[in-house]
Amino acid sequence: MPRAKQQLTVYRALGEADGPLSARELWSRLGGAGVGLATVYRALRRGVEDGTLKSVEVLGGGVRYEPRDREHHHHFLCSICNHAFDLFGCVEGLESLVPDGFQMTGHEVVLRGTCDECANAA
Amino acid sequence: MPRAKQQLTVYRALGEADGPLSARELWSRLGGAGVGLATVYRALRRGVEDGTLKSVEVLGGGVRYEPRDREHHHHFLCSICNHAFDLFGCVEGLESLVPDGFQMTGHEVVLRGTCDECANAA
DNA sequence: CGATTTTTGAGACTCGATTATCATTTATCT
DNA sequence: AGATAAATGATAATCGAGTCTCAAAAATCG
Repeated sequence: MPRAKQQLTVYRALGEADGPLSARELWSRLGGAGVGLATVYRALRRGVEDGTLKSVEVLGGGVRYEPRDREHHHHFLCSICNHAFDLFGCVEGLESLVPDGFQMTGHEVVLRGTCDECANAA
Repeated sequence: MPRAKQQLTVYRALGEADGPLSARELWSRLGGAGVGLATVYRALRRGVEDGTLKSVEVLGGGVRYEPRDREHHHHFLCSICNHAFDLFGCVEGLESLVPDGFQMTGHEVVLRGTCDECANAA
């Protein structure tokens, strides 16, 4: 079984992030480490395949990735820095929205607004 | 002031839809009417510019459009036919999810699952 | 009806995201 | 160390969404 040094770097970076990251975001965070964009994409793809990672879509910004072993949570998308932050907790009453005959298997909640930093910088 | 026959066709189709439509979906619905894809995009762009239409992003499936004058609502995304349906009503308790220092300006809720038709067809 | 302006549709083109290629480097195994 | 297999990075290729171009069609005006 071969090892993958750079891939671990990618996993670690995702694990330390405060929210899901896009391939590009991840890449720029690792910029200093001299990791190629192709490697980032490869690591992400494999991570999803082997179940360590999960791809999520937060409105506007394409696909982002996060470790699969996070508890159920949602995201906050800052309209200024465009970063997605993990939130804790969930909401009630979603079932009542489901139309008759429809079967709900999951849900997503995304809050929009300004994050801590951007709010202060403004 | 010039008229735009095809553009009205586009607006009408969106108004009659049971949920937001992507440019492509709209185009195929108008397929029989012999409307060009370019025209669909043009109509959508103008609609958004003049405020009649609104673009929304429902997870997975890119940008979709709906009439702006709809009341606040959310969407149900069928994982089989991949169509987005309008829902009625909203949820409570979103504010409690917002982290300290963050300012929420809006929110989106998307339910996933199987729609009426797809559930029966299965 | 003619002249003028806008709209339309088909296809070329652009742009960003993701994947494929391939020579080189890095591990693994013995 | 030497042979072999996997991983890496730079870049080319691909793919889809959306825009632009331009000649033909349709509406507007006199």
